[in-house]
Amino acid sequence: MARRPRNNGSLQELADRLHSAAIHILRLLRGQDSKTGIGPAQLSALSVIVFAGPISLKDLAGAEQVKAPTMSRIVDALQRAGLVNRLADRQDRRAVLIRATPKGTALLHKGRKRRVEFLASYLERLNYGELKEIEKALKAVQEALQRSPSVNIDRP
Amino acid sequence: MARRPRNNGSLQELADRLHSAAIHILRLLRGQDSKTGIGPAQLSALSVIVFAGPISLKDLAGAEQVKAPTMSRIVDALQRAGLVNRLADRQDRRAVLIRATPKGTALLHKGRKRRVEFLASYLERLNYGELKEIEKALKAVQEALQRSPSVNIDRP
DNA sequence: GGAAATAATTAGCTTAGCTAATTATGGCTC
DNA sequence: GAGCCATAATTAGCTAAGCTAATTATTTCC
Repeated sequence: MARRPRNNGSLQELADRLHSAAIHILRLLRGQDSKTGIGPAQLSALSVIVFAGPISLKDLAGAEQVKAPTMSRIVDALQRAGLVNRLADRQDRRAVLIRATPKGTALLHKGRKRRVEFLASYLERLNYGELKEIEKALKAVQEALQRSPSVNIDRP
Repeated sequence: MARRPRNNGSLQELADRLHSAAIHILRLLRGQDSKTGIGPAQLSALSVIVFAGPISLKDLAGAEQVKAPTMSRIVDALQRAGLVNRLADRQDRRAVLIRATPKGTALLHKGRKRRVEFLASYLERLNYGELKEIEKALKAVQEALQRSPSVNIDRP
């Protein structure tokens, strides 16, 4: 562990600025999501389902930090829209697995592409050195956040 | 504008990773907000009100990317909780200004401090060089996002 | 001065958060 | 093996928060 000349005030200031940047980025990208035709909660849940593969309702609720009844409802809506299916879990008949349909998967990938392209259009104005710095910083941030690698899924 | 050896695919990949990092950070910090006692939409609106000072309902709705009736309701709830006041706007009698109470301001600052301290606790595991890289990258990101400096307020 | 535009609010609907209650299944102890 | 407790999902009821439509009051423009 390297020596750290930064005092706690500066570390907090850096945390503050990182926090602000994250908010700013996501606020910027939020506008792109209306084109998916589903709301934030459904899109977020769909993202987990697509990236994690079939997942129990319980685990999905946990990943989204909501209770099971809430997630049951969100899944209802996704199912009605033809974006996910509910499957019986052979290992545990109390459980149900939620799986994305091809339609759901396509919708999610399209939405994500839209966000990424939009953000890239902002990053384009930076030079090579700046982009390189962002790349390095992202590695550091990823490392810092790796306290619990159990759920490593990003969502919109 | 410096020469840029990065092709569009790599720029998109960087955007994708920046996007993911932003999501990851905010998802991490979200858990701290329940201690404020108000929900995400109210906390976000309160943050704008506190940092921007008294603001019209219309502008607040715009800043939060919701319609006026929605924001009217959110402000109703904040007012009931004693966190904001509605004032007549002397310049335009159609308008109403929303101002944070001392109680609202205190709640917001406490919540923000909680988030920042939590994030700082993760950043603590990084060394000086890594922190410096994050600092530089944040400058670059800030520059990239500065297309519309009109609303430069960060919210939870 | 009058018509059109604008700001805020209310009503009605849907989505999404919670807790409480219920039903079926799984695990553990005797 | 039986019974009890824990667990997973769903439903019901409530509140919060998103939208559109409608209304009222004020401002702006011709």
